Order: sequence, then C-alpha cells, then structure tokens
Amino acid sequence: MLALVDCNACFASCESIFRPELRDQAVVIASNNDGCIVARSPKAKALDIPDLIPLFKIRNVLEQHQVHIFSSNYELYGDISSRIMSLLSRFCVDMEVYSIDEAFLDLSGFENLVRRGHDIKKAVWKQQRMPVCVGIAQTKTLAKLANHLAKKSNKLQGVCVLDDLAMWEPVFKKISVSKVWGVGSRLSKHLALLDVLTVQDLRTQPPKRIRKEFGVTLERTVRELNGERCFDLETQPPPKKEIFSSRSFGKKVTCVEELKQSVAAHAVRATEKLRKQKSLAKRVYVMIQTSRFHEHRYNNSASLVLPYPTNDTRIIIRFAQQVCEHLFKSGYLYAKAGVGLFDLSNVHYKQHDFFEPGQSDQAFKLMSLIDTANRRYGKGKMFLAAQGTQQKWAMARSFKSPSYTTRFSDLPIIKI
DNA sequence: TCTGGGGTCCTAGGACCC
DNA sequence: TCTGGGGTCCTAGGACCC
Repeated sequence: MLALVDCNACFASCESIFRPELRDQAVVIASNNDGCIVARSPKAKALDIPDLIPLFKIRNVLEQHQVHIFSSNYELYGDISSRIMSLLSRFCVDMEVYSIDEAFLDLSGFENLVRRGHDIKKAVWKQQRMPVCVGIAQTKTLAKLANHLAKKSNKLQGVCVLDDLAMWEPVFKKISVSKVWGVGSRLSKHLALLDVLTVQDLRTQPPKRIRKEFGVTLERTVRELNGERCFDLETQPPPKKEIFSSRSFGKKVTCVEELKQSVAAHAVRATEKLRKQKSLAKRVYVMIQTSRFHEHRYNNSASLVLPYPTNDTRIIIRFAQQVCEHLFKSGYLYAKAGVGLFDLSNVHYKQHDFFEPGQSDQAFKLMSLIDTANRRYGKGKMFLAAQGTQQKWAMARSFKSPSYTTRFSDLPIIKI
C-alpha cells in the first residue's frame, strides 16, 4: 500500500513553528511581490478567504479581521520540508518526495495501516511541529483521494485508509470528479458533458472509451481509481527535463535594457539550477509578457538552439538576451519575463562534434565573430560563422538547422 | 496602483526524408 | 484531371499538477 503524507496549510504552518501564538490565528502567505495569497491557516480559511486571490482585492477583509500577512520565504519552507522528508523516510521502505509539502511512502509489509498512519502523523507533529494528513491506498491516485478525505472529515482524525473500495462507493458518489488527481477544470467540464460528475462516475467508465475520448493519461487515472497501479513510485526523482526561472516584476518595465537585465538574472538562476543537477542545456527559451489584465497586451516567446550543449552562464545569458532583443517591442508595459532551459542532457554527454564544457573560450570567440558579422551586415540578423577547424565547423552545422523558431526563420548563411 | 512561479506530459500538425 | 505516402522528428500549445 502507498501513503500520501501532505502538510496542512504548509507555508502558514511553517511560519507558526517559530511563532506558536500564530497557531490559532488567521494567517495568510503572499506570493512573490506580495501578489497573490498562496497559503491560508485554518482560521483564515474559516474566514472564507479564497486561495490564489490577489492580495489587493481582499485587503479590506484582511484588515478587518486582523489577519497576519507574511511574504513567502521559500528558503525557510524548503529547509523545514527537507527535515520533514528525512523524518518520513524512517517510516517506510521507499518514498517519493512529490512536492515541497507532500510525499508518497511505500508501506508494503506493514499491517495495521490506520495505526501506522497515526504514528506518522504524531511523529511529524511531535518532532517538527507540522500538522499533516495521511491517505493510504493501493495506488497514488487513490492515496491522493484518501488524503483529500482525511483532510475533509473530522471523524477520520487526519488518517484515511481506502482498502475495501466497494465499501467506499457511497462516498465516491458524493465527491466531485474535479477532486481526482489529474482532473482539472477543463477536463471536469468535458466529462460533465458525458454525465461523468463524481469520482464513482469516473471509476466505472470503460478505460478504453476514456482513452479514445481523452487520451492515455486519463485512462491511467481511471485504472488507478480501481486499484490498478499505473503511476510508479519515483524514489529517485529523475533530473529535470526543463528548467525555468520567471517572475513578475514589482514595477512595470518599458525599456529593452531593463528587460535584458532581468532576462540575464533569470538566465543566471536557471543556469545555477542546471549545474546543480549536472546537466547541459541545448536550447534557451525566453518569454516576455505584459500584464494579462492590461488592455494593451503583448506576449511573445521564442527559443534558440545553442551552438553546443552548455552550462556556461556567459553563453546562456548572451543568447537569452539576444532572443529578448528580438522579442522586444517598444511601447508596452512589461510585467513579466522568464528564461527556460530545454533539451537538457547529462554533463557526461559525449558527442564528438560538440564543444566540451571546458572549451567555452573557443566557443566564446566564435560568438564574438558572429556578433561582428551581425553588426557589419545588419542588425537583427544571425549569421553563420564557419572557419577552418573541425570544431568550428561543428558549430556551424548546428546553426544550419533552423535554429530559431519560426519567428526567426530565413537566416542568411555566410562565411566569415 | 496591485493579479504566482514553477514544472510535466501529451498531442496535433508541419517539415523533412526516402 | 492529375498532383505518393508513410515514417519520424520537431515544435507549439494545451492541460494538468503543486
């Protein structure tokens, strides 16, 4: 059996660890730039403060009820999280850290599961002062559902074991299908058209029909709801396949230089994460956006194939800024920018016609040549630099494929 | 005035090749 | 009136998650 252990109001609970007097008060945590509410203590939930609501919309309510407002402190939460995870690992044979506040535990071989669940809950409270709920079932999807029930029902006291599924059918008939892991708002609406409204409705659909209508992922979900394991425990999380850094600005940005500054900062952050997991990136992606709520809108993004897989901050900044310049249009109030690193590979990735990470100086010289060519032959155009050595030719080859996405097609190729 | 920041997976359709 | 067709790779974008 699998257990899902999930912290209750994680960020608000983290703040309460060091200020226990907050425990029984209304506390909310705001996102970066204090934009939205991302966590609420039970008292705050009782005041009907919605999740993810922009702070400015309910400022009055917060003041009226003297709600404590915290800016989020992700370093702190990450630290507390890793201590909790290490504690949880002592309660199982295997585990998957699923998010900052959730973990799946493999409880194979344990007998009294209700008791086990309560032991876990008690230990995390006693040692880390973090309230958690525990859902236990045969599959991840069911464990998620069990956790949801544990959170909602007072009777269960924070631990729910879904073993005999037939017995739970009356409950499944009362839970909206949107509570199922993997079913979001769009899918719920689509399912409603087929009269699939509850967990029980979805459970009893023929998997083949669901696959045809909705795809393989939802088919797996249906199977999981019937106790058939389709999603494995990932005990060693695979390295990230994409790495992002993006953020809204505190203040709107209008000039390209400021935008490029922020893109550089994101490139640095993303590259740090890249190196941490010992990967190289082959593609850099940049997006810039005006506010979604502003009338005068402009969103654009593009990606660019790097000349060779790299984790070199200078190279990534340079290319990211170049893409940024292409995307930039003056006359807009930019609200957000981001940098992504795609097509990641292991550092030990060998492909003889690419540069090795240590050779970035050579590559950098070539970049300068390309720059020179850009300046000489016209701004906004990317030229191919190709000179004698094999390595440089190798770079040339990688440019020959349409490196830019469609917005950057028709690049002239010349020899310098 | 002020509206999160990450990620993953899947699919459709275009490009390209033989 | 005819203008292959099938496989594969790539990309954009949708949908979901926390």
